[in-house]
Amino acid sequence: MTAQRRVVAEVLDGEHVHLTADEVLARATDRLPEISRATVYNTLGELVTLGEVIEVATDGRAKRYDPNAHQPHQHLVCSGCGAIRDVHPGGDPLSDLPASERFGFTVSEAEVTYRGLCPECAKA
Amino acid sequence: MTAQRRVVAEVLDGEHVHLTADEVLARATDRLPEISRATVYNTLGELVTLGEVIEVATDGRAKRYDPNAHQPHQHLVCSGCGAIRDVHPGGDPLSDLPASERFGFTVSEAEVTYRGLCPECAKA
DNA sequence: TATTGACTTGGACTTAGTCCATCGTAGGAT
DNA sequence: ATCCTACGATGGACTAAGTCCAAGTCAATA
Repeated sequence: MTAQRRVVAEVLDGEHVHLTADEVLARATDRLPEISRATVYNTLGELVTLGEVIEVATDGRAKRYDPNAHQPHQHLVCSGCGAIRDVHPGGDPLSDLPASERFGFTVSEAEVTYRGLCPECAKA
Repeated sequence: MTAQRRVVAEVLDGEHVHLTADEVLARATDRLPEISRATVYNTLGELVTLGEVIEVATDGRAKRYDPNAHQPHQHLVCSGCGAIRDVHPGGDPLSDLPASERFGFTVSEAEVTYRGLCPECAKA
């Protein structure tokens, strides 16, 4: 555990954080100016491998890193401003996929993204 | 309707096609060698706006373009080789999100990606 | 002290996509 | 038939996001 890794982990601390790698780098640089981009990517990759952080690709742009990895949840994304909320729907989406629709795959995960407009963007 | 647009539309014809923009460009170039990258992106963008084609971001890499836009469906992706299948789960995922989890959003869409291993990759 | 090995660094590189000035062409006006 | 105009196409430059790599640093061990 080096200073760099600690800083990256600290930056990602919190309940409803969905930062891009560049945002993580910016916040990490505030605390440890000499940290490099490569180290941020390396550390994020390790955290993902360890299962401490989840990679979320909500928009086809930069990936976001979600430290809320131990509580299963899905994401609600505003199509207007890109705001992201964690949500906890009822029911397991995996059970909605019947065996006849699995084509022999070993299905292990269902990722759900709800899209819509947040209250601010719905007004405008 | 120009020759270029027709070629892009032809390339995307089919039921279970999930091509990246570069793949569309490559196939289009086979038929019309002087077509440019910008035209492919422009045309894909128009098809998406028209609702004829759906943009799918299954992997955080290149977006894929799915012409099966008129039949609601979800995607099953192999974590090993990236293969994509269209699937039609039972039940509407939107109805799994209770009002208490909507945070005032106007939710209009739910995008589900199932992940797992295809038969080939599960063997290896 | 010297060696080892893991981690970090900065910069070059790659991929995916966008932007823009210019060019070509089809269709309408004269 | 010729000229105009406007839209679409072109290619090249540019940006964003991410990866790769050779070299440097540092701490623990022999």
